[in-house]
Amino acid sequence: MVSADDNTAANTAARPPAITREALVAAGMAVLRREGLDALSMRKVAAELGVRAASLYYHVQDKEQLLDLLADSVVWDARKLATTGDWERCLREAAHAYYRHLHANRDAARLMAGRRTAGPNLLYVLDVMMGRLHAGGFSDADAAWATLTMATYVQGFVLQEQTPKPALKEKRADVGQYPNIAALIDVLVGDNSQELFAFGVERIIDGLRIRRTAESENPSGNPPERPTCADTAPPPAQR
Amino acid sequence: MVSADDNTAANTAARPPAITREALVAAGMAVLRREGLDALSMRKVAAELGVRAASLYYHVQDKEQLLDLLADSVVWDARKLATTGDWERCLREAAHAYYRHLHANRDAARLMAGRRTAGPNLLYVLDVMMGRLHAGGFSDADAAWATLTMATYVQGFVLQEQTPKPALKEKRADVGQYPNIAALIDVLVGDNSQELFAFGVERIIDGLRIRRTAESENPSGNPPERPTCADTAPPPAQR
DNA sequence: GACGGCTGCCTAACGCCGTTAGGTTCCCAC
DNA sequence: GTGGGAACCTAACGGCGTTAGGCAGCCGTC
Repeated sequence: MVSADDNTAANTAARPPAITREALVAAGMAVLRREGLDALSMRKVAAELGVRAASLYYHVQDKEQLLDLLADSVVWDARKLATTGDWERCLREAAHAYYRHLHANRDAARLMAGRRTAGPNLLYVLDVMMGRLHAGGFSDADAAWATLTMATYVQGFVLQEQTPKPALKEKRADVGQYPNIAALIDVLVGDNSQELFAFGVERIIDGLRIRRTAESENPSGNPPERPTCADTAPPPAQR
Repeated sequence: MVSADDNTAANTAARPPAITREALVAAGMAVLRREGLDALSMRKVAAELGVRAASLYYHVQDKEQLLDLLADSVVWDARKLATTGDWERCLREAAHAYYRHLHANRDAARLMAGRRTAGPNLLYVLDVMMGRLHAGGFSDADAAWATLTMATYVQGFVLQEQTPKPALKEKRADVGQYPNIAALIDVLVGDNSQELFAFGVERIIDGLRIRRTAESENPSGNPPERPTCADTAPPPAQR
């Protein structure tokens, strides 16, 4: 018996690879942090690893797939879900954690907004949130809406926030014809954006709370309470 | 008196230009509709006009600026603001009109999500909406939040909606470990997305309605009612 | 009616990009 | 030792955004 373990193509590596998937993601994040999303190219990520661009295509199918990996790693780092507490607290804390994380990582919001496929880490986070909302008495559709809308809101808010401010400020002068826009720009330019963000989170939660009580009083269509509450699944394969 | 009007550089054109700004936008929209956002290049837009790519730079500073023009033209086509009715109706109808328009134009949501500067048409639409919300008794900050959040919500929703469905459906099989995700994907894949969208709009409006009554009962900080309601400004220079 | 100056296009080219084809090295299994 | 595969390499292709510089045609001025 030469070897008892399975002989898949994965573990018969001739040499320990110099470019692992983690190293690839780390290099991509480094380039992203240093030069921004627009300047992130396969050649630069390869250079970060001391390698030529073509070599990356052995580990990754596409630049698109590399960006997907980066996005999913951002989600993984941003995960901070309250495993205790009701749906409100869970939704609120996840929103704020995601908000802070998008602010902490350069161009993270733009990166996330450009992705079109959900990675495993995102699926995991969404799953936990759905479980919380189910436990709170929301139907499938309502829980799905709540989850997606909150994620969309956070992303969109940071995206708006990171609009180049000089461009807005110079516009502040020549919109005298639009009296209300001036107020809107003042609000945007002001440094109270974090309060504004929190305000929006509370409005969305308010709307959900109304929906929940209305649904439990008048169960039309979907069952208002679910008998079995599928709770948190085991964490995914961390990358 | 040779000429009585002002002698700016704009109207001393030697020849009537073959490439007007409107033609440029029209060509860009044509390429966008035919080939999608990823394939939209300066060379192709130029070819659409029977012209070489370099010539576009006489009319436009950047590809970025061209995309800004396209985005603003999308906004202009999508404007459909109820000039009568209360803030609720105005917000709701604008949201649905924007939703329909993003669906009707290929990659319009991705285009809008990628923009970072607001064009004049967008400013106009935002101004009208802010006026409606002021008339409804909202403060500056609340009106600004409501306007931006609704716009963000619509964009984000369409973006999520246009996630390639096959990728999701194949994922539907291998997420057995995440029981709630299955429900979420079912909701996403289902053809009831328009109802889901409308649901979200109503939740946001619900949250705003609560906020409004709470503010008018307890006027903390901002005045709950504004004495002068700056109403609709004249439409901007349509391009 | 000659003429500088401007508008509005052109050709040519630069450097970067994503991606592919095919070659080379090196280690493990047999 | 030798076959085979993993993991890199070089070289190149076509496309991209953008710039430099040139040239035709029309303007107002003399």
